[in-house]
Amino acid sequence: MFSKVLISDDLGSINQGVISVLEGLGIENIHQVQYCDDAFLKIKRAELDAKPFDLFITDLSFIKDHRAQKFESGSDLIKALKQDLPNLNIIVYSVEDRLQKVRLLLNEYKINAYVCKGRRGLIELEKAIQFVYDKDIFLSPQVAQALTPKTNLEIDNYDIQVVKLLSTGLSQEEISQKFKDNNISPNSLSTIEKRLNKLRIQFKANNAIHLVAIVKDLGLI
Amino acid sequence: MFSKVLISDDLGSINQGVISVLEGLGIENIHQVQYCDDAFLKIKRAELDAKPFDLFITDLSFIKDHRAQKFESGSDLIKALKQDLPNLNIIVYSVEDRLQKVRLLLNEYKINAYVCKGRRGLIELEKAIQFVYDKDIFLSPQVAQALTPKTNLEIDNYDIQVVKLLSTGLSQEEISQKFKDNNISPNSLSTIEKRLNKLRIQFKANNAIHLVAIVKDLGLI
DNA sequence: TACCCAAATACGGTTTTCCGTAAGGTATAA
DNA sequence: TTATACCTTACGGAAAACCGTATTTGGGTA
Repeated sequence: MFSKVLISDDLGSINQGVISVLEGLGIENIHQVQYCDDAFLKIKRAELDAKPFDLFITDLSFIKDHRAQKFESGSDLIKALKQDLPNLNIIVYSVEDRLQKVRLLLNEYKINAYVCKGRRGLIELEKAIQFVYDKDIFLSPQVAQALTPKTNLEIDNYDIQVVKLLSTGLSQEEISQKFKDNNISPNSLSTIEKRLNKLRIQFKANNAIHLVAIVKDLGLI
Repeated sequence: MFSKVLISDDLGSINQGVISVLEGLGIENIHQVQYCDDAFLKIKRAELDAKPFDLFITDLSFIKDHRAQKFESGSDLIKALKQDLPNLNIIVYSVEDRLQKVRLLLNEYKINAYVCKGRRGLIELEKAIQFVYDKDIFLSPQVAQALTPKTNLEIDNYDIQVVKLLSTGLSQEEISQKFKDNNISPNSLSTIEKRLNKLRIQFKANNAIHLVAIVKDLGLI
């Protein structure tokens, strides 16, 4: 297990919870800070002292106060850290659950885990630590889809509905009209076309007929 | 089983085969003729004598010879007989297999069975006799479709093939080309269109997509 | 507030489908 | 033989689908 860990969160109570998790894992050398700049300095110093941290757990948002900071957010800090220390293990522990954000941290900054604060936050954090230690990437369930490069590649109920109506003999124009009548949005002919085009690509169908045949075989309609 | 049967065929050898079938069925009172006019006279006479035939088996085509005939074909004879004796059971035993002919005899002249001469002719004839005795109509397999009023309403393998190719994403133009490459005829784009149009009407489909969906649901492709 | 991004919408051009009509060819019927 | 019916093929116009691009809109962010 990791031996030297740094925790960075502006709220002390949260740090405390994280510390208890680490202790539960048998980690004794635990440090904590409440400012990004402090985290940066501590990590650099440890590096210079040849006693580096092997795990860094950090929040993303830090409330501004009287102290002027060089790094205003966890993201900025991570960006800087990864340039100097690409091998440092980093776990983000944040309330933020927007996929774009997670994807950015994951793909550009190469963080090792992203845990969402929440009811199950500490449980997931423990699991994340275990994962990272095993060289795996961990994501909380609510942001797990961030791993798939393009979320919009998924087929939703709207897509299914369009294909289903198509298979009952309605033209794309008629489907558009039906959606307008039933206050279903989006409903423009253009959007119907776009959706079907997306589905054709996904299912490698040559045309709408082929698409319906494939989707029927898959039992989706 | 029938008790008194008349057989009419210009070829004696064929009559002999039919007789053996009748005998196999336990029928003893068997009469045969080789001219239509003779058949007509025999039947009328038996009627007058109050010893009527209860089954008449006849060919359709009779070779002309020196004897002048009132009835030149089995069809003419049947037409005349059914006017006088609507209840007489008639089985046609002929090489002819054109559906229009069979349909005419069936619908207009109300014959009870139509058996095609062929390798399995006598076997089918025996079955036909049994059917007619049970008040059922019998048709040899190769003319069985004559019962359905419109033959062109049927879907054949060609139709299935077109719809199947359509469901795999080929355009009508591509299907036409594929047929040309594989020497399958007909293969013009126009014919493909016509066929699909016919199928759309039959299956009450609004368009090609709808057609494919319906045919897939029916399990035809 | 202003800005940004992504989704929704609009639009124009090309291809394919849809549909009616007509010409050619073949086999049956009169 | 001619006439007739049916099938195949060809053609042309209208409708729908297909495809790229541009504009608008609405929700979230700085």
